Amino acid sequence: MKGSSATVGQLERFLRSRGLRLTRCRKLAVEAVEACGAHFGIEDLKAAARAKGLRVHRATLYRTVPLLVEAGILRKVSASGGDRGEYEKGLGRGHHDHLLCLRCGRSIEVSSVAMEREQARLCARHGFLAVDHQLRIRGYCADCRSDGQPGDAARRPGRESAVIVAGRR
Amino acid sequence: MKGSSATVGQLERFLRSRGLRLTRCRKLAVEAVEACGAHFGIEDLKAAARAKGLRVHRATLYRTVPLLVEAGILRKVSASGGDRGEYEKGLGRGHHDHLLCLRCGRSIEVSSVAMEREQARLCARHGFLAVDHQLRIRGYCADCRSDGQPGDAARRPGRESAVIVAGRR
DNA sequence: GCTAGAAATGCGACAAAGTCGCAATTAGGC
DNA sequence: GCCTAATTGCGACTTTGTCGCATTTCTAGC
Repeated sequence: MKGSSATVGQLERFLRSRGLRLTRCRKLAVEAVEACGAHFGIEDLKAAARAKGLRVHRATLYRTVPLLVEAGILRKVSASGGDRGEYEKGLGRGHHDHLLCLRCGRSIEVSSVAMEREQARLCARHGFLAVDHQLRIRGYCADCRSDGQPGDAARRPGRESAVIVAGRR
Repeated sequence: MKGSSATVGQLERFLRSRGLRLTRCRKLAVEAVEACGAHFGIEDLKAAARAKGLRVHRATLYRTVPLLVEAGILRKVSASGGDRGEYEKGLGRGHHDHLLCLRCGRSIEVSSVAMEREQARLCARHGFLAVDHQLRIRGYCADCRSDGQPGDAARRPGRESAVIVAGRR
């Protein structure tokens, strides 16, 4: 995979800046991320690693993933309804929010400049210094509303900055 | 407690409309909610019930709470950083978002009409029918930013629609 | 290349959160 | 008060996440 070496580079820079080491397991974690879909949990990473014939211990991943988050490679989200720890790739992607369809389970990534601005204003009003934010809107996507079969949307041209990232898990 | 009987009424109406029963345990759950703070988990409800000398099984609460959510009595949130299931009272309170302080752990409820409007616009653009939404902004509150001792804010008059609902758990 | 010391890993045990099937109990219409 | 379906308690189980410790593996210095 091509993107992964760039990502490994980013990780290495981060680790060095902290006096930490770039180990086999950490590189593996980055590759596993590439192999995963848009949203994944730690067990998914473990499975991806195993699929490559490599094994990592769960505890190790639980220790590694926060580093990837700090390095900006991953971003923690709770996109789906369930409150399991979920992550998504965070590199080179602008911030975005999630529209989660309650019927087909699809997760649609959207971004809105106006929204960002409004959030900034809100924070300013409360003297709050934002580090990150997460907006999740649950409801029904266009296809599920119109009673069409869920899945239609995937065949339609994307609109604006919306990306459909996941079907039902 | 005064509010609880009104809430029980609301629950009863909901249950009847579904052909379900208003049981001792469900009433108890509502009372336990009243006894809890702004944000709580299922174990908190269990503890609140026990404090009244009544006992409910965990599994029962896990079955009851989703009903309370459907009835509009509770609302599911993940206000704090951890991804444990958390709830807050949902009755008669306008929608609000959360500013979560990473230093003192306080959770500040805010609401912004402009934000709501922006979200509505976003949904409309994607043909998405929103059912609910949740915005969580993590960062540092005014007091923690200014390096004052965390906790100062509680003594200051509240501004606008901000409500401080929780300290570190 | 070798060595020492620190960092990282694997392991297993544990805790917390949540789910499930089943037998016993109970609400509520008659 | 009786009857039946809904509800509950129970306990066993899964999943998710954490921790301490012994072992392994980096890296720097020689």
